[in-house]
Amino acid sequence: MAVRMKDIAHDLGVSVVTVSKVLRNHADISAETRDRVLKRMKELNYQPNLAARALVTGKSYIMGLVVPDLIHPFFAQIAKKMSYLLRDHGYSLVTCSSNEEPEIEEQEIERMLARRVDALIVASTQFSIESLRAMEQQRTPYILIDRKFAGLTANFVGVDDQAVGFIATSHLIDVGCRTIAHISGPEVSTALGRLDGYKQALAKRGREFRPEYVVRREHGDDSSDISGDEAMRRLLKMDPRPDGVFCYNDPTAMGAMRAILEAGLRIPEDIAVVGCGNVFYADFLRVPLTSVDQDSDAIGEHAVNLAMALIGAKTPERPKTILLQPKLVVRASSQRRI
Amino acid sequence: MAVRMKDIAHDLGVSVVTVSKVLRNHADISAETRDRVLKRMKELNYQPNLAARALVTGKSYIMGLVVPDLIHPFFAQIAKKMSYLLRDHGYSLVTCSSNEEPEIEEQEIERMLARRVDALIVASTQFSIESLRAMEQQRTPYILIDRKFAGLTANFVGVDDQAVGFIATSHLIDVGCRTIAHISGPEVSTALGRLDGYKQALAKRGREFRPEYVVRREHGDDSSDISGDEAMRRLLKMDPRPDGVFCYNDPTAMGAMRAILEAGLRIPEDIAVVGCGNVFYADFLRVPLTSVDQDSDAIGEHAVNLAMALIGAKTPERPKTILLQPKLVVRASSQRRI
DNA sequence: AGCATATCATTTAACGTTAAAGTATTGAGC
DNA sequence: GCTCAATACTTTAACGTTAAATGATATGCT
Repeated sequence: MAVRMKDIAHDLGVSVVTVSKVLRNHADISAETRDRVLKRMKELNYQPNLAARALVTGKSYIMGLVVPDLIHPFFAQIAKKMSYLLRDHGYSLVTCSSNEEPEIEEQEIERMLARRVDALIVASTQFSIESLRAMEQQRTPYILIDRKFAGLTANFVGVDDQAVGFIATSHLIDVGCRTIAHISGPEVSTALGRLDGYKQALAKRGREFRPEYVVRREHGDDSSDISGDEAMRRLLKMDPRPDGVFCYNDPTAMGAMRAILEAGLRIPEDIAVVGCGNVFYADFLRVPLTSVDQDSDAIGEHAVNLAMALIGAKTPERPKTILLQPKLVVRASSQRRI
Repeated sequence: MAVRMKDIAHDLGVSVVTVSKVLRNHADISAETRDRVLKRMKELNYQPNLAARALVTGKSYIMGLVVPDLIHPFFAQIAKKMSYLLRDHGYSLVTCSSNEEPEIEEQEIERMLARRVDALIVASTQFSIESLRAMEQQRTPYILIDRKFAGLTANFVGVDDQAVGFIATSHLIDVGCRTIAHISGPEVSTALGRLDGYKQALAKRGREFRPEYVVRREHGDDSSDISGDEAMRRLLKMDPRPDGVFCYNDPTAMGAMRAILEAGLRIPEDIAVVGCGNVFYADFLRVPLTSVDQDSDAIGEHAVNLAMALIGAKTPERPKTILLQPKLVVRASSQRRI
């Protein structure tokens, strides 16, 4: 069906290799032949078969991206940015939403490896590093984003999660909160890092860390708003009631805000709220949400650049860690007169 | 680097084809040989090279998806649902965000065709059907989603946009709005269809259609909120001022709501607002937004099923159109006491 | 015994491309 | 006139897999 080099070669009475060389701008082709080939290519709208090329060159020009949830703006933005940047490198992006399920993630990584992607970018939902084994074994370069594994030296691009927790909590202290709660996320490095930052901020400002004011959400990222709501309801029953909450991410914060408002309390007067992710609609929420920005674009860009470097390297490089510094975007949900 | 059939065949002293047959569950292999091969495959963690297989079978088991904006929850949801469903068919999804640029879209479609994707799903930003030519020529099955082209009989899956405009506008009439404006979108079928439905609803209820109350946004989907804001500012200057607005999509409605609130007016008392898309955070907005739901999941599901049917068909089928009926989700932004 | 059939495996060729090596032809240099 | 080099191609082989044809051996039937 599709046009092949063979067709063009046959039409012009040259060899297939000559056609191939024209396509790849080899030097040893006369101007005349080159023009004839190019002309015929255009006429037939020839497109090289990338699968065949991949087979012989060993490069697929495909990059894989596995994220827990494609709808989450944080990951969607990374995917968009990557797709944009990869275009100029001649790459395509194979995407997969693992829905926070380790099994799906593992299965999908294996499929991408079977496709011989040139590199893999993974925001893992795994608790163990078991699924990374396959990538190591195939010696396919891979980069972890957002979530890392303790004690594992792999390429990593993400924000400094301790800093996230630290600046969010420090801000709540700055605006005068006395009892600051934290709604934490699932058992992954991001949640643990932010919790750590929360503790550090409390310690630095001479506040006592009280474990009962840290609530762990039940669900994964999928329905963060619901679990944020539930977690907040529990916090509202505490005595003393917290007057500030740092939430694992923005959807969680949205759920928490709903719980607060439905309890007849005011934001930020009664309880100040800070989220993380800085979703683009944070400004449009019932109470515009103060949030820690993670700069998805920068993560996507660093990931692509690092991946390109890894692909280009002749020998395996030492794993690199790129830690981005988050910044706070203050909105109404935490602006109170002190 | 990677393990090949050749390695396994050599290890066991059988031919490569025997290994291949075991992999594909061919009948003419003895139980003993089968077990030996499977055992060795497991030991070496063998993964078949899908590029090589694609070359010889002519099926890549890759599906392409091109959308204007991956961050837009409507498209992100479709991508997620598709990625989920395709997994069970053994397919991978190659995604691309065209950023509403026809050139990128065309370029990316060509690249996907070069990869010999088995089918393409496209939410086109094109004004002409020029870029579809390549797909027709390669006889690669393709399905348009969301946006279609007048006078073109291609496979299509999307909501009935006239119905979208009709039920949104009828609802505004129902809640007592006298002067209903419409903020329209870019020059694509979705915007035109919704505008049409808006007109039909007005006509049916004996209202006069006044072109000056229809404002076309400047930007593409990329910064809908900003253009919604700008469009609304213009509408606020009109006399009489509209007391109801139907917005092309939810981000546009969010921008419009901001403009209304900043002008010191109330929603819905002074102006009722209806959007389209029913983004999951509609409920969390400053004023919870009434919106027409387009059911991304259903679109993704129908697209995958149709694509599978097209791939499986021996002869090209007659193009099919699947029109989904939208439904209104009423929230505070349009709930007024009549 | 003779022949057909079933079972299990092998050989050959192909998919569309590229890498590497080889072969004419031309022209320059001395 | 011979060598050497440069130019412009072609030939051969390979990438890892599958489709189709073929071969070998054992089994059953008359």
